[in-house]
Amino acid sequence: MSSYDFKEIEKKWRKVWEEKPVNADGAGKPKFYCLDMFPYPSGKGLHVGHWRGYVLSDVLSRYKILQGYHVLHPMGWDAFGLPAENFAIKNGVHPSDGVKANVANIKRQLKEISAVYDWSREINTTDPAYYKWTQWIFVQMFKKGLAYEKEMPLNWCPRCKAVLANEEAAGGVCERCGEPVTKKMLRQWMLKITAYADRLLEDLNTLDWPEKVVKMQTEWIGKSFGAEIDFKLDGRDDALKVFTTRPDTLYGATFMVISPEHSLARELTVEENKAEMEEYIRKAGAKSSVARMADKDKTGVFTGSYGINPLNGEKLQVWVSDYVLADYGTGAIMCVPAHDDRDFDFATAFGLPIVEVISKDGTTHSKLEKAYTGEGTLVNSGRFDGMGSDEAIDGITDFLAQNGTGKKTVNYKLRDWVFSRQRYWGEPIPIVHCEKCGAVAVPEDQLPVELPNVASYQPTSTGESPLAGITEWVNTVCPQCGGPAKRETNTMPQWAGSSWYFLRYPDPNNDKVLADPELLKKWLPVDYYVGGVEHAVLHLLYARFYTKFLHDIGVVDFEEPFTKLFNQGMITNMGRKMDKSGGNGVSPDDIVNSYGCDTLRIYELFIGPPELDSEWDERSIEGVSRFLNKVWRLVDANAQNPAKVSKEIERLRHKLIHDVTTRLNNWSLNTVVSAFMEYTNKITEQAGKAGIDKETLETITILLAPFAPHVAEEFWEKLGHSDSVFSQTWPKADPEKMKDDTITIVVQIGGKLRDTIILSREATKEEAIAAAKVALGARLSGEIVKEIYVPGRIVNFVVK
RNA sequence: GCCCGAAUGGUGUAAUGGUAGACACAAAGGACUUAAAAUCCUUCGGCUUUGGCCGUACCGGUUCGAGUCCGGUUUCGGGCACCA
Repeated sequence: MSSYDFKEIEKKWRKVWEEKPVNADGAGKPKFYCLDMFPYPSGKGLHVGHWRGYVLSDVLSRYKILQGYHVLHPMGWDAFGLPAENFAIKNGVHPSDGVKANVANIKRQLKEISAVYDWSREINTTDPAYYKWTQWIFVQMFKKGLAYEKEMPLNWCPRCKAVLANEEAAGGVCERCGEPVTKKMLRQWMLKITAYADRLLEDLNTLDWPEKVVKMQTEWIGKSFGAEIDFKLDGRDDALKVFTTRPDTLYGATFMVISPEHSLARELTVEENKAEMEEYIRKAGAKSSVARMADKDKTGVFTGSYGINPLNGEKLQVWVSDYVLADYGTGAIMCVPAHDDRDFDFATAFGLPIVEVISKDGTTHSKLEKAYTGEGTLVNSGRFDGMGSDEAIDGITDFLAQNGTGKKTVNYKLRDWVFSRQRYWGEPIPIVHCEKCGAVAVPEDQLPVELPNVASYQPTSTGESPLAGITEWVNTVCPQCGGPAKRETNTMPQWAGSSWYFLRYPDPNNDKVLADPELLKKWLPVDYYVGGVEHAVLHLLYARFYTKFLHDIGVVDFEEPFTKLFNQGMITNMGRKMDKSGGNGVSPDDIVNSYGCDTLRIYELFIGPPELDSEWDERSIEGVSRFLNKVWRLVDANAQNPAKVSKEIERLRHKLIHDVTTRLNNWSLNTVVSAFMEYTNKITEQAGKAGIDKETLETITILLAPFAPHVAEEFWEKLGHSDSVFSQTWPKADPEKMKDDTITIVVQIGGKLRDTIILSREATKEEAIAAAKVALGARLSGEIVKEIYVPGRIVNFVVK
């Protein structure tokens, strides 16, 4: 036989599993919640790179089932948001129809993987019965004051015609399309994620997550300690407030800079500088974020006003420059050119004084070539001279506090979350605007606020939602006073539905509560979460925020949703990330058709370490296919008349169990496959001599089940069983039975390999050394300084 | 600029500080076959006087022994970046 009939077998077992799920009985078992990041049902379908994560989580799920766990392994659709809307616009269909078609296609593809997904728990974020609860959470946040409206300059993507959250505009380009982001003033709904900044930061310690992701979230939250200092404005009653992390450098402040968006920028500008200032502020506003960031050359305009250093009373020029960010700290800084690179550049460009106040070694320098940004000893700092930076930070801050001109403070890079989108395809924000009562939440018994059907759902270029055009939907009554009112026409961002979906799977059809508290208690938190690293600060930060909020209002009893996170590596093709639109996507459909699901599953593991990127190589699949066929022939030839167990095969069996189990536990899945190949090759060789026993065949079958579930079930049946292989228990290796009768010992001189000797397992150190000397004979000359013996491995002679 | 990965045969890669290249792919040769497919066997880092010598990006160090640990350098990939 050339090859087993994988099409027949895979079809057969899929049908059996559908009728009798292998994971149905959970009575008395510990739980294991294994979750994939649910996919966006894009029109492009899945490629083999998507398969990787799904195969990894399924191998783990099936392994846990065999270890006696009741496993929750669900799947659903994150279907609101821009891509679905853009797909619909491009193809001239309604977004809901586009989503329906894409879901059907991807679901078909996902079924090809034969994962143990419980499709009875399938969820879809665009289902009103689901987004009822997305809206409900928003209402709870609104009631707690965490959702608020604000007119503010927002990240605006001219191509998507959409407002973007800071997370979506990272690097100054649109997260979706790469277009440079500009600013636009609009009224927006905001979520006060900053209220949770400290908890989001601190609880990162409790998570078993990749270090990289923890670091990225830490940097995104960006907590820094420092001081807020008031610089009285010369000739005015008010003061300019600045934030600094280095109050120890206060004596070195030689000028000040405020951002072009600062509320005092115009006010402080003296008459003769006004024209130039207006022009500068206008230009800064028009510059895209990218341009503003990319251009490191310092520009600026002097206001003509002065601030007064609270420590030494010196008058400092106040400038306006776009290198100061409006929304970090106070939007104003004190400038210490001697000890800050940017201030140094600015001072150099405009000929402003540079005064050294921190010295590495206590000596002063007449001229600095560049800023010294490290800590050191204070100089030119009056009575603080000679203090170390740390001491001076406290000393100067305390002094300012006593004078009422400064205080210790903490700053975060994290901003509140811009939560509204002026697009059609999202959850309507459940708010009604009443002239008398203001913004009023839609009562919970009126949720969901369903997304109305609309003829034209294309984005408007004015920045208004297409929903604003449906007057019969917009006009409503105020739930509070009964007077005329208008519905909020903005919708929620794509992340809204995905920020809590993992809570819904345990109880996907509940229409009374978000999910039954008992079921939440049983399944959550998620034990193992598998997905791409691209969500490090978007979805994963939002989901943690939502979970903490729901904890605070008593919906869940835990603070962190995902105990363990695993980021699978990308699959690249021709060195680039696999992408259908990039022309290098490989469809799993074709591979499944020509090699079968089991082969592709194993190849996805064999391709490389799961956490690293791996290059797709179609030809290498052949090796996996040969391996499965070889095992097939072994089982097929011996299932009917197994032989009596041989010592050698028993030994190989235990080694196989040991290697597969330890490597699986280390998540070294590529080497699990190697171990399988290595030992089944050896076992097949032995079986060719004297046959193979039934227990070994059964062991191979159970071990293989998480990886190649169809052939494993088929083997199990061939071996005379009528139940599922997944009702079996994962085998245990017996260390005693793994041991060989003989050991091979490497003989070295000075650490270099000279010979190998074979000894009995019980050989002593003396016997090993003696045997090594015999083996070396005349090659061992000179005085032996040292004899090193590593039991069972090495004899090494150090000679002079 | 800062942070984090990575660098091993023609290719993907493997090696608790202990025989570098397991397991595969590709290639070459052979067996079986009328033939092909499938399968099986052999070779497969370099040099070589066939005894060995060299070899894990580069330079040094620790060690009886280093792909692995330490210090420095280079290249590639990723993330962050005017955050005061």
